[in-house]
Amino acid sequence: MTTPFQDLTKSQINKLYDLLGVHIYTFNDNQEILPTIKNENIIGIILDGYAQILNIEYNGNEIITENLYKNSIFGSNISLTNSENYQIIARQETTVLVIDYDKLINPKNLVHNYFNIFLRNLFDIINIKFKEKNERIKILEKKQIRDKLLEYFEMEHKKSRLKSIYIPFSFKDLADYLAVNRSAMFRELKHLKDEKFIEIKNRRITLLYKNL
Amino acid sequence: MTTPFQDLTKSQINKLYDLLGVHIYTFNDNQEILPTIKNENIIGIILDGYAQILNIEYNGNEIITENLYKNSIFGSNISLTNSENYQIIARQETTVLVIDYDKLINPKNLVHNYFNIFLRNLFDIINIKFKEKNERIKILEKKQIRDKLLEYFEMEHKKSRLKSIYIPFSFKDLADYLAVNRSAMFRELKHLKDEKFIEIKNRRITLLYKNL
DNA sequence: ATAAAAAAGGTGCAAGTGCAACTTGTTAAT
DNA sequence: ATTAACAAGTTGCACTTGCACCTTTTTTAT
Repeated sequence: MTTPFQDLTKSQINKLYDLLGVHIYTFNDNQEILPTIKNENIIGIILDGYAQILNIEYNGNEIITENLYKNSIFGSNISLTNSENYQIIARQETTVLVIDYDKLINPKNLVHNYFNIFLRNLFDIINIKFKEKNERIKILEKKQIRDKLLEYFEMEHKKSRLKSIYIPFSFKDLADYLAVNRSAMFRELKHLKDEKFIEIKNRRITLLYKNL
Repeated sequence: MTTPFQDLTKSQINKLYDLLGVHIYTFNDNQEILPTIKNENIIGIILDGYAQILNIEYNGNEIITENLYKNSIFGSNISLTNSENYQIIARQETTVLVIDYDKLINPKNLVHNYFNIFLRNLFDIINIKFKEKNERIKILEKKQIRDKLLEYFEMEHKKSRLKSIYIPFSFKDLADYLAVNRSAMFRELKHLKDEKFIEIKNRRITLLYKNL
């Protein structure tokens, strides 16, 4: 798992900070990170702490778009779109490093080895995020809750090669991830259970149709 | 709009080809590109032509995941997930450049300026793709067809600042993009029309609730 | 230890959607 | 010019889902 400053020495990181003119901010629990930082085109890196990207709908509803842990990157070109109302909120005391995106793609900076290492790290991190987004899309494209669940199970199964999968968050969060109503999802899980497709024990789901 | 070889001279591109040990393949119309190229971890760039990424479902259904035009990039870490059955099919005579992903993130290559320019270009391209994926997710997260449509309109409106938006593909493709049933989408468009929210003329939709 | 809050689990019902099966209109092919 | 193929547009119906509103269980805070 690549991290932003992997393969860089302390002194290289300092040089990088100078080159990119980075800013480091610290936020308290529940404090707003963005759009406090007003820059249009930035990349942020969570140096420490935990934050969330929230989408604010026209009716005031807030949707958790992404969880930002240590070493996560975010920004106007990465996790956000031009056209949305969003908020990034610290969920602990959180330290954030902010970089101007234009400096990141500035050819002049490409002469510095430490810059290039950093760029390569970010490239790799974004690729991983990209993969995650594609997985989610593949699930959301399914029209029925049953198909979304089965697609999710299938993906997790292919990752672990186990016929038993562990849900790393609450069922409420799973419903949000699948973008379905929570109780409708429960109903469908019950159906799958009744039809002997799956077994559920707490957050562990065993796929009975897999024989490994 | 960044392209993969932007800011590189012909001779630099040749050096890059040598460094990365690239392979160039040409495919005929309707010929399979991937998984013909068997490598696990590659990045492909469409040098010329047009291709599509198709997802193959367990029931044999094929979903168009992405359109690949000239200068599009794709690959196991970019447009595809580990866990899916996919096919990439040329829709014209198509020339593809294939790079080993491991070479792309190999620190040794970072000493070459032309390599770094290339990496920066790819970084920028992926960021743009990432944004597109996030937009799509934001739409797919909406539970109702009406909300998906309105979200789509809103996004297109914010991009163009016009109260009239032009759908750049067929209504059938729009339904696929929103991941809803085509006729159910038509029904909802009719409702929006009847309620004087929108006007539809061919592929042009005018948002009557916007006053600009 | 107790209270409060959150998550899990469930159900009836109305509304929304997918699907099939049309018709009509448009585009492409011979 | 005529046919064939495809996109647009429509409708009835069955099924799924969201929603509101419960109860029970688990977790968290005091």
